[in-house]
Parts: sequence; structure tokens; C-alpha cells
Amino acid sequence: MRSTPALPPQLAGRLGVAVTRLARRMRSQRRSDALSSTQLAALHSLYRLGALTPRELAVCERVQPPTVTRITAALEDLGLLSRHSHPNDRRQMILQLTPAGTALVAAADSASEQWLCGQLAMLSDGERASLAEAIPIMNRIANS
Amino acid sequence: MRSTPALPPQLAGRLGVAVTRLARRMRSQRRSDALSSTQLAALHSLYRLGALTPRELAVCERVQPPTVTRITAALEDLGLLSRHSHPNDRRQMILQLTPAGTALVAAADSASEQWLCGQLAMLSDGERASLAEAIPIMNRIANS
DNA sequence: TATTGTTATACTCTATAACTATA
DNA sequence: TATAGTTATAGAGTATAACAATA
Repeated sequence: MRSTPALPPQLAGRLGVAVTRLARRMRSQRRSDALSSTQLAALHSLYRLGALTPRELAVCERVQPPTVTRITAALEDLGLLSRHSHPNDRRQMILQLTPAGTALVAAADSASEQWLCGQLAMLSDGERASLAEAIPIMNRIANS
Repeated sequence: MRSTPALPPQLAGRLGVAVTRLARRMRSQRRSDALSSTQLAALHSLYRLGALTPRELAVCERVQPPTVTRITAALEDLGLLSRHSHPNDRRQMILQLTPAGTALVAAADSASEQWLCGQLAMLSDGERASLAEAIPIMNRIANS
């Protein structure tokens, strides 16, 4: 006997496969000079939440601190975010989008998002609405 | 001027971030002895489509042939799939789930799916329905 | 000569462990 | 002593290039 909920049938398996495939496709779609999915996700968090410390960004993205170091170093090199010392605690840093970083997020102006925009444009309004409904639910699961 | 469709606003960005985060979370949730997302996706394809050659599986999963070699070697070691020579063309192999592999897929009996099942159990019926609606749309985008 | 699959190799992403600076 | 961030290192996962066997 198994006590899984299982309405609709196989939902976990199908969701896992769909997310895996779409994530892989987005990554492969990315041009070599473009931002990675994780870099893009970090920019989105900073766009949504404003300035954060590396630690806060790590919690928010559910990655470890060294990963944040790498991601933010690359984004700083690209001029998309700035790193300042915390005024009261010199151990901490403050990460913040530059105008260029803000513009990039606001315009969905990255290679993988351009591709995704094109795909979404070919869907019906109803299909786009279905995706829009699913997004916060997926985020909730990812953050739980 | 930009000619993106953009209903609902920022949909591409939000979808990309949600998929990235959920894929990462599922991967980190996985126990060290468990199957990877890609291995699981391969099992699901063989479950759905029956026997395939490595080439066919590569096309279906949108990965390159060497990746299929690695994935299937691991799954064969675990006794989840079998590899036979093609009867007419000795260059080709036939990949097919074993009874153990079939049972694993049918039962969603893997660590990451167990975790995902638990998360899905905490959602409302309406939320599960929203996810179920979004899954085929994500698959369509991933395969386009 | 073209195709299937494998082996060799390299790159990206992410983690853990060890280190430095500050509190 | 505890905490923030970085550096060093290792392990997945996947790709491209080169190779072997077969058509």
C-alpha cells in the first residue's frame, strides 16, 4: 500500500520531466556569450527585491554562498550589477542592479528569454494564461 | 520599438526563472544514490514510447549521443533497462525498460519524485489542476 | 562514403571545505 | 568565538571531436 495523493495520475513524474526538459532546452538555446539561467534568475531577484547581500541572495536563490560569488563576479564584469561595502558592517557587501542590469531584466533582453518570448508568442492566449497560473505554484514548490 | 507579444507582462522572464529554480531544487533534493533528472526523463520516454535506439532517445530527449551513452550505461548497471543488438543493423542498439524499470516509472518510485509528490500533496486541487494544464504546454515548448 | 554508437576530452554549474577579514 | 564572503577543489552533467564498426 502506498499513500500518495495522485490526483491527477503521475503528476509528479510528468512535472519533473517537463521541468527538466524545458530547463535543458533553455540552456541549450542560450548563445555562448549570453547569460546563464542562474545569472538571469539572480538578476530577476535583485530586480524584484532591490539591493541584497550575497548571503540574502543565496537564500533567495537556494544556492550556496560560493555560487553567489561566482555568479555576481560575472555579472559585475558585465556591468549589470554593482558591489558596495555595507556601511555598518565591513564584512558584508551590497549587491544592486546597475541601470544596464535593470534595463536588461525589464526588457527580457537576453538570448534565452528572446527565444522563450518567441515560443510564447506562438501559443494561444489560453495557453499563456495556463503558464502564468502555474508559475507562482512552481515557485512555491521550489522555495518550500 | 520592440515587437514582443507580452501578454501577460514579463511572462518569458518569470517562466524562465521558475523553471530554473524548480529544476535546481529538484536536483538538490535528490539523494546521492538516486537517479538524476535526466536518467528519470529517459526512463519516462522509454516507458511512453517503448523500445528506442540511442539515436532516437537522443532526439527525443534533445541531448547528444554521447550523453545517451552515459545515461543508458548507468541505467543498465542499475538493471532498469536492457540493451540488445538490432536484428537487421548491427550498428544499432535497442534500448528497452526491464520490468524493474517499468515498475519504477509506474510507481513514481524515485527519490526526487517522492519529494515532488509530497510537495504536490500540499497543494489544492485547483493548483494541481493548473500544473497539470501547464505540463503539456511546457513539453511543447521544450520540443519545438 | 555515410551512419551508429562509443571513447576521449573539456566546459559549465554547483557543492563542500578551508581560509581571511570583521564583528 | 561567530559570521560574511572568497578561494580551492571536486563532482555532476553535457557538449564537441575523434574513433571503430557496420551499412
